[in-house]
Parts: sequence; structure tokens; C-alpha cells
Amino acid sequence: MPRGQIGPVLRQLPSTTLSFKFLIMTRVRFAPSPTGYLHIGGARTFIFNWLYARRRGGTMILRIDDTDVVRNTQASLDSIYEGLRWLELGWDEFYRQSERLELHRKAAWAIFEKGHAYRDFTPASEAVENPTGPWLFNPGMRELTRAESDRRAGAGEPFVLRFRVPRESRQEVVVQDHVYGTVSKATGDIEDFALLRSNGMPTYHMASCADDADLRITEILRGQEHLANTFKHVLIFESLGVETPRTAHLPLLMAPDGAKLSKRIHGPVVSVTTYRDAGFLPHAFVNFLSLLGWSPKNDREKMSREELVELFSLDGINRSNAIINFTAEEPFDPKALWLNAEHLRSLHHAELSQRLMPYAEKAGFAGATPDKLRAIAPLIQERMRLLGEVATVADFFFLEPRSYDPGELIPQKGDAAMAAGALRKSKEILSDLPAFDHATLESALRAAAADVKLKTGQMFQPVRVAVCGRKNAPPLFETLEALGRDTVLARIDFALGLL
RNA sequence: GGCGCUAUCGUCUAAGGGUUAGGACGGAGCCCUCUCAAGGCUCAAAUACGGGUUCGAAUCCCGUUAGCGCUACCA
Repeated sequence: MPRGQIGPVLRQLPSTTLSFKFLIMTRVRFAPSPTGYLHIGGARTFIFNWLYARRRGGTMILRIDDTDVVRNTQASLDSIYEGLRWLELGWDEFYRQSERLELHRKAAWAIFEKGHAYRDFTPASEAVENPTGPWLFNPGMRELTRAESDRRAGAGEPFVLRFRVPRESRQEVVVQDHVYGTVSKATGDIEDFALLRSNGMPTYHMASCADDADLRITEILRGQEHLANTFKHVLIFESLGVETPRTAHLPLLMAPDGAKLSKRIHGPVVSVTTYRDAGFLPHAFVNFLSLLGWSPKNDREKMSREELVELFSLDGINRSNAIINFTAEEPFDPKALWLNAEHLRSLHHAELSQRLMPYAEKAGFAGATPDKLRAIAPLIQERMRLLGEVATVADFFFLEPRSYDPGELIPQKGDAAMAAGALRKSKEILSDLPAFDHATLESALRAAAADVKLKTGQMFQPVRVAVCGRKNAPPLFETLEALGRDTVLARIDFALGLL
């Protein structure tokens, strides 16, 4: 069983007595069903729950809602763990609904015993549709006497256990949602939903409510798609005789076309692992998602995990859906990219190089070590938006530039002779320099440029291209220093051979 | 179809009766500069529509339109 580590924020909180904690302790849960990969909407729901739990000094629970045996897959479960672990947030308690079925069934039959549920023997194939309004219940089943119901069940006839939604008088089910305020629905518009399937498995509604009650969940933060379900849940909680947890429904994350995010339609961009593989920093990703549907209301954008915890409040959650921007060419929201770049820039060189290692290896940088990456970290840190971009930003530190266009060596308003002249002069100067640090290099090369009457740009470009294989690169002198004299001279020789 | 929810720059959002409707990303331009970045400055860009209420509406009310969700023995 995977364990989430408890974040440092919780450990910093003052400890309270057990009984005091028990009374006010906030308990929230993220309850994915393992029927697909972890997508960014799910990740955001997890993050909001986590932030709320940490803010309140409460408990974050991961509960796998796996009551749909037909659609559950191990691959999906693995993908959820993988995605959540990458977030580096952790969780405090873990449950699987499939291990708690007896609890759910007991709750369902308790509702039945109270007369708030009934057996429906209508075969699934005979379900009737109501073209003019909503389907509410199958005919003849609500009225079955208890004796008749018991007899048919005893005879082995399959049935679904349904909640008996009150229909005698007009009633309203009222929900006080933290985000959407007072929302109500007439019982006349709520169908007799299922509690137990004919195979004896609890439905989502039943399992979810029974577990929320048993786990003493205090607040439910979940996607807005569940807002309409909440009326059913209130009915269940009331029938169970327990208090309904307070709900806060989150506005949904949508695709740029306003449609629901879907892997089938929108591709891998909706999967959390895509962000990881591209080189997002977990806390930058958390920061980005936290800003979708929530605002600290003080114009803060870049926030550390600790700042997010400190600032998080249910009051800052919006009611309208948020669009996450991506295109076929650019799979990541520009703001996500910007935030990641911001967080990348504030990393210590040691941590940056550590985080860079796997991406350097993936890029095939043979000599890449944490030490070497650390040495070049200051040169590439503000030139990357994603860790994966190390492949294109730092290539020449590890691989010999050989395939560039020799024309690139020729500076503005110059010719091959000028480029060759600049390179020869540089080679001469660089060979004799007593030291090879960037300050020495800079003054020497500037003096050399004046010496041969070249503008600095005309002098430096040939060297830069010879050494980096392209015109756009990190600062020249620091780069030369990092590469070392032998490599630099060899590359200048190679370039001279191209001219 | 029925029910529920939502509507501020392209996107994320702030303002909850009185603001030149603010910020950020992205875009454009300028500056800095050995290139690229980063940074600094500037510009363009929004209250869906129609009615009310009010001295005054992005803000409150009604309607329209649009979008989203629920309407399963999925979650």
C-alpha cells in the first residue's frame, strides 16, 4: 500500500490534545475511481483538498472509489499513484472502497429497513424511458409489500436496491455549498437512484456516502459535476441519520474549445504525466493548477507551496469553469510555462542540477553529472521554461557542435575572411592567456577586437558559433570558462576548417 | 426534453452599488546588451444581449442567448 509522506507544513503546526483534535479536526478526501489515467482536473481536485487540509491542520485522505468492478483497471490505479506521487504533496490516510464493501452494504440495508429504500426487480433491459420528462422510477416497484419483496428476493430474483425518494408532498432538498451558495432541488425532480446493484455491489452514491460518514469527512471538495448529485447524497445522509459533510464544489477545467477535457479528443496534454515528462517542477504545476478556479485576490501569481497553504481559502474559489489553454503546436498553457520558468529561476543551483539530471540523461548527454550540471546551471537557468529544454539549451556543453551551417560563423556586415580573422585572433589570444576565467577572457577578447578593428559583436559571433554551434547561446565568456581551454581551441580549429 | 449551475480583455483573474474596470500570461513596441534569455518602460485588449430597481449598475432583480453539469445497476 503506497504511503504519502506528511508534508512539512503539518509538522510545523503546534500539537493539540487528541480529544480537541478529534472535535475540530478537518478531514477531507480525494476519491478518484481507477477507470482512467490521472488527468489535470483530478490533480487539481487533489491539490485543493490538500491545500485545504494543510491550511486547517487537518487530514488528507486518499480513497480509491473502485466499486465499478467492470471498468476498474490496475493500469489506471498505477497511473493515479504515479501522478499523485509526482506532485510531492503526499497524503495521510489511504482507503480502497473495494475493501469496505460490507460497510456500504450494511448502510444500504439499514436504509431499506427504515423503509427509505426498496427492491426493484425490473430487469435492466426493460427500463422505460420518459420522453417528456425525467425518469423517476420503474412502475409497480415502489408499492411492493415487504412480504412480496422478501419472497421474490428469496426466490433468487435479481433486484436493484433503490432509494425511495419522497413523492407524497412537494419538498425541496437544500444544499448549502461553500462555493455555490444555497442550491435547492425539488424531490419531484430526483429519480429513485440505485444504492445496490443487482450483483450486490454498492453504487457510487451509496459507497461514497457510507464512507464519508464512516471516515468522518468534514468537508467535501470535488468537481462541480457532482453538484447535482449532492441532493441525492443529502437524502442518503439524512436517512443514515448522520450529518451531511459541508460541500465545496469546484468549477470544472475545460479544453480551449469549451469542451470537457478528454484524452481521446485532446490527447496526452490532459494527463499529469505529460507535464512531468516535459519537465515541469511539481510545485510549479501545483501553483498553476491552484490558480485555475481559485484566486488569493491579492494579485499574487507565483507562490511557493507554503505560501499557497497560507493563502488558501474556500472563499477564493470561483463559480465559472476555467479553460486551460493549449494547442496542437504548444501543448502547455503559456501561463503554466511562465510559472514553471519562474520557479526554475528561483531554484538553488544544487537542486536545479539534481532535477535536471534525468532530463540530461534522456537527452543523451554522455558526460552529464550533477557536478557538471551544477557548473552550467547559472548559464542555463534563465534560458529554460521546462527542465526538458536542457536538451536544446545545454547540448554543446556535452556534445561536439559539428553540424551547424558555416555561414552562421560569418558576422553581420562581414565575410568569411572577417570570420576567419576573428577566429584566428581569438585562438592566438586564448592560447596564451594565463588564466581562463570569464573576467580575464572578457577583457582579453575585447582588447583583441579593438586590436583588429572589429566591433565586439563581429568578433564574438564567430567564436560563439564555433563553440556553441549556433548564434543564440548563454553569455560567451562564462561559456568559454565552463568548457575549458582545450575544448574551446579545438572547436575554433574545427570552425576554421569550415571557412 | 426536464432539472441545476455559470457568464469581466484571447486566457487566468481583481473590483460585490460611485474606480480612467486593476493585475498576470500571451501579443506589439522601446530601453538594456557580446547573441539569446532575464530585467525595465510603454501600448492594444473585457463587463454576452435586452429590460427593470436606483441619483448612480460589471455589481441587485427579471428575461433572452450561450456554455457546462446531472438526468445509468459510471464515477
